[in-house]
Amino acid sequence: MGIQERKDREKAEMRKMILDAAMELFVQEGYNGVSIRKIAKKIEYSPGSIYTYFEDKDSIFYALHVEGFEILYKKQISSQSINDPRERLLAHGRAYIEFALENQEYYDIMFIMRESIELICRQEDKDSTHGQRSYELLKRNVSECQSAGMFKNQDIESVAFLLWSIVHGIASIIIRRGDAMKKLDIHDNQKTIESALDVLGTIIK
Amino acid sequence: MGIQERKDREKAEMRKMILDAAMELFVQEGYNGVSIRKIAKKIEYSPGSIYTYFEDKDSIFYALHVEGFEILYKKQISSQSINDPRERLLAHGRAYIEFALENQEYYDIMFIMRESIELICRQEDKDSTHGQRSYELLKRNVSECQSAGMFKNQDIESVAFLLWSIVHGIASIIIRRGDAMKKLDIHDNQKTIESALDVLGTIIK
DNA sequence: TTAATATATTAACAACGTTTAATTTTTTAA
DNA sequence: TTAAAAAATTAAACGTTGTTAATATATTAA
Repeated sequence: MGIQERKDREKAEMRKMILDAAMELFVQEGYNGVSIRKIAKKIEYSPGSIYTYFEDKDSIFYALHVEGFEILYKKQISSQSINDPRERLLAHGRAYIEFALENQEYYDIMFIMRESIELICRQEDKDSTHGQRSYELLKRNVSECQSAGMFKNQDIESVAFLLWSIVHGIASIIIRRGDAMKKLDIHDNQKTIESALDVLGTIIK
Repeated sequence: MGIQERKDREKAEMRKMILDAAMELFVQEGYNGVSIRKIAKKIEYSPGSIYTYFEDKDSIFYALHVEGFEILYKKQISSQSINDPRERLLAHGRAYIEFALENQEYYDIMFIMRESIELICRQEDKDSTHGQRSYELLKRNVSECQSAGMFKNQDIESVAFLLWSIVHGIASIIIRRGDAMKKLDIHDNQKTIESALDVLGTIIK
């Protein structure tokens, strides 16, 4: 059995090499910069070898997308030690935005890019959504806020969706239009986020 | 002068043909489905001809992006006949989301897609942002809401950015993850938007 | 060692964006 | 109307791309 284990380990290592190379190229040169051939050159294998480990190029992005959701979920979990429901919910949102800005490339693949999301929809018919866990966590937080007297006369689904929209909106605008924002008199992203979250904090009652 | 005018008209018509073909392919087959060669075939010209009218493929997407901002701005303007500042601001947001969902492909090119936005940043160094007008309108609305007693102790920039984030978040989640949303118990998009805007309405004081 | 299996490579395919030179079409001037 | 100039169009080529089928090379089990 030792042999099989070693082979599995090697296979996993090779997959990781491919994913790391893909992410590096993606960060450096964008989606178009990621080609099977460039990945192959980077890891010093022939292009054909990649296909022993991944079905196609999209599958590589899908694997990165799964990695991203793993990171996000861990980050969100670790932000949930706060007792007060309102503060916990705000920390949850803050963790989401923090993840997005600290891992812009992952966030891009997970929530913005067209190419990867088309594949996600295909894949997600088979197994369950990787983002589902995170969304369940959000709904639980909203529910517990409601138990504490917030969001009166509103259903959990709507509030959760709105809150997700808000943090996704903030994150994706900064990721995609960060440069253009200076034109709109938005100069300090970090400060802008803080202010936006402040405003959000005062309006959420 | 008649000749020059006719030539300009013909040039514009050809450009429009190219853009229409590009948009049609984009709607049908996504970004990868839009190739210079396919556009050329659709309008029954050789691939090389396209380059008489557009510098490169990205320029075609940039032109579509400009078209989109034109449509958005007109839609937003026509939503501004309401007197009450708060209602006017909400109508402004509603118009934004409506535009996004009725013109998902334009919205994609304008605010979500990586490829076009990279070019936008390049181009926008030269002339002024096409989205700037729309954003100015938003800020004016926020400002007038503030004059009417809303958004106390908050600066206009932060509120405007947050509001933009919210409507962009709602729109882009639905456009990109519309399919996946059923997994999250979000079944009726229109109803979801209405609820989210309702929540927003009660939250904005 | 040998047969079977898994992995790696090479070479090829069709499609891509773009550029060049050649060619056709249109416009201008005589 | 005709010759020269300009503009528009084309075909052909270059270097990419994702992917695959045939081939070669290791690795494993007998």
